[in-house]
Amino acid sequence: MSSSSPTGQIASAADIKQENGMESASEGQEAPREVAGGAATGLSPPAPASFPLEPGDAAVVAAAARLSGEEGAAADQVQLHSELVGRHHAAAAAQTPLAFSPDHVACVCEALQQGGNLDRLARFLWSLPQSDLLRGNESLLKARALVAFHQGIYPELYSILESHSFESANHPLLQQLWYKARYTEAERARGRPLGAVDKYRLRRKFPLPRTIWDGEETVYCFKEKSRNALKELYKQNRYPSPAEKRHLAKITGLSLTQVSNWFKNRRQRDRNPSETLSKSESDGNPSTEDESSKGHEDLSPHPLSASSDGVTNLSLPAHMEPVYMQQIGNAKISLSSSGVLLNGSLVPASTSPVFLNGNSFIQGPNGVILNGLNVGNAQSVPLNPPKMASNIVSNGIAMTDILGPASQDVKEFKVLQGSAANSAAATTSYSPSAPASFPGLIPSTEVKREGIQTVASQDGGSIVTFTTPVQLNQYGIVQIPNSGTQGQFLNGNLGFSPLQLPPVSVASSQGHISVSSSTSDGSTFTSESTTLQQGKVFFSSLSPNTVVYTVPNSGQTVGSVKQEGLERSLVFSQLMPVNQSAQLNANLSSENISASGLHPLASSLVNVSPTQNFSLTPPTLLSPTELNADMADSQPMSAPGTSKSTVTSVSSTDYATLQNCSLISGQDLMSVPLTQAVLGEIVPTAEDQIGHPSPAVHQDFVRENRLILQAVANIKDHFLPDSEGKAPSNSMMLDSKSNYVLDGRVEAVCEDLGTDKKELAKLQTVQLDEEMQDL
DNA sequence: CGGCATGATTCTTA
DNA sequence: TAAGAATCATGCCG
Repeated sequence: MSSSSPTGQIASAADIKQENGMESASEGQEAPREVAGGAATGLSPPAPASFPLEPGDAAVVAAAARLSGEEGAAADQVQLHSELVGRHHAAAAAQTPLAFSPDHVACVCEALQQGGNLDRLARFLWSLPQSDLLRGNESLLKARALVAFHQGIYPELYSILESHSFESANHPLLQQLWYKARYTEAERARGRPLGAVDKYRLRRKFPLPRTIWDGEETVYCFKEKSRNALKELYKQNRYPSPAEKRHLAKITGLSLTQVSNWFKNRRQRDRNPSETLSKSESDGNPSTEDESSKGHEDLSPHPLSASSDGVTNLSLPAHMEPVYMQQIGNAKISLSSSGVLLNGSLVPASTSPVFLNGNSFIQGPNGVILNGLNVGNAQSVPLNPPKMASNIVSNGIAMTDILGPASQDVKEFKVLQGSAANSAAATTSYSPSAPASFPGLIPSTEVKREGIQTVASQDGGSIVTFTTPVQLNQYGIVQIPNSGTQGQFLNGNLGFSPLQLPPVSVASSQGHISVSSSTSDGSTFTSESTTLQQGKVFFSSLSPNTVVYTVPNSGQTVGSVKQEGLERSLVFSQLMPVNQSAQLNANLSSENISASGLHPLASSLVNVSPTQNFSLTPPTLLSPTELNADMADSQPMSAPGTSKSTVTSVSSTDYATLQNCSLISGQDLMSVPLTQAVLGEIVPTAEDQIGHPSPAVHQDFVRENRLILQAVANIKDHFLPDSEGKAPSNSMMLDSKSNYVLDGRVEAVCEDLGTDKKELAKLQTVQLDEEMQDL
């Protein structure tokens, strides 16, 4: 999985795709993200406004999902699709110009590619009409290239590759096609297998065309840019925290394993300079020097909390208000109302708390929570009155995304980083030596302003105001007193990072909790009007981009949502305890998920998988009005056997992921239009969701994103562990690779939280955007 | 072809 | 579970 050997054999398109895409997505792309365990449907970018599936979309998606599952089934589906397409074109000729859009055909192509059935793909392409609309479609071109390669028609392959500038997401695949074709040609000419050197020479002789290569130099499998980013972080911290590694992996396009290996190798080779004395470390990488110059503590692993950091620059305005700060970790710390814990040091505090933790920076005139996990070692986020004067809760990650690239903002950000030492900083034990910015981790181009606007647009009371002392329990959990304060949790990746806000009495008898998250692209959803009678709010996160929040209700219902910000996608997984009360029991039959109706959304969360019988419904069966209606009104639709407030998510055993992507990636299993219905049910519990049955979902979110129920193989790796491998009762197979099942019982998250302290300790960032009035 | 650089893997240890 | 140590496999280059 982590092999990056470029010399792998090209067995099939699926193989290639898997090798390239699984963990090494190109950075900064809108490329479809592939998620482990998911199937690849690879819709080419759909029209932004096409969230309500167009006629045929569902069928195609379902077919693609199906196709990517079992190959046997794929064949049938392909056949069916070919007929379908043909039929549709025939009808189109008589009626509309082209009701079956190129995207649909492209989707089928992608599905066939994923299935590795190039013969069928070739036939499919062959049967397509030479429509101009279809001709320029990238997926089709890619398919043609694959077919050309498969059939050994290399000149045509080269021609295709050179004639069209492909999306970077397709580069890895096409690059391998290019090279492999060259190798094969040479092998045929020479009559013997090529050695590594031969291949190397061929690569030099036939460099990749820029149409399938971004020009980024790749040495030893790693791009120079990636290596630089690694070096940058290494310079500052030889032992990055898992969160940092994840972020690094994300921005470099490398896998987490690769990042870890890199650091491991790096440390080892720095440790034994004798072996690599003549090392080209003279390339300017002062890692070795850093090592010697670093304090001893820097040379030892930092467990989670110390992550990287230690270096947090604080830049607080003069009128800074009391601040609560805490270093990450499991520290059993109790904060009193009159104290501020800043990286281990207590400083006086007063009423308007500010949380600072880890490498995060928090500050705000009226209460700002900033938390920046992944931004690197030295991170300080200045909150200047004009910009974030009030009520902002954000985290570092978000900040990188939120703080507008508006060079202005970025500049300000960095500048203030440099000027780290202010009152607050002076009173703390933070090391002010922190380097300013971490360019590699904060690409200004990725920074977006929308997020901040969203956040800043909130007004009213302090975002987070805890009049009563905040306490940390023995698990390092922050307990927020119930005494009502008016607080708004705003966020776009907000986080009580290492802090967790667990079984606390946050919500009062009646609270409105809306949760929204801003993705890097500014997409936002908000589920509002959630009334919690007696809520306990868990805010924690697993990773910088991961959020887990649970909103237990009277101890009966617990929901947790995981959000993974993948470049341009969100992943939500939700857990609901279905044990005793069994009030959350999604019983979604395959029919419900059939492409035609998409009704299953009536029940909050659904899990879908290719193995499920997604009926490949002909377009005629897909009533546009019906589909659109699903989107139009947010009223939850009832699905057989499901209750309105049902939330079910399951992974290979218990959990599932609900993913929202702006693009349907190659592995998206199914796209469901009922965003509102789904999201709306994330927070509320069955009984308390009264009067607000249809939480509003941010229109942008709805419009620009597709909600995708996606099975993720290793959810447990990112989520609470499944302590007791359960046998699903109402099991619903969701994926050919991962058995996602609907389990009748899901252990209460509270219990999980209680028993999985270690996991809790990893929770770091919470993404909340919303108001909690009347707490 | 050989040497070095570098990523990946395996095993051990804490 | 992650780090360290040793080692392997491969890329790169003279």
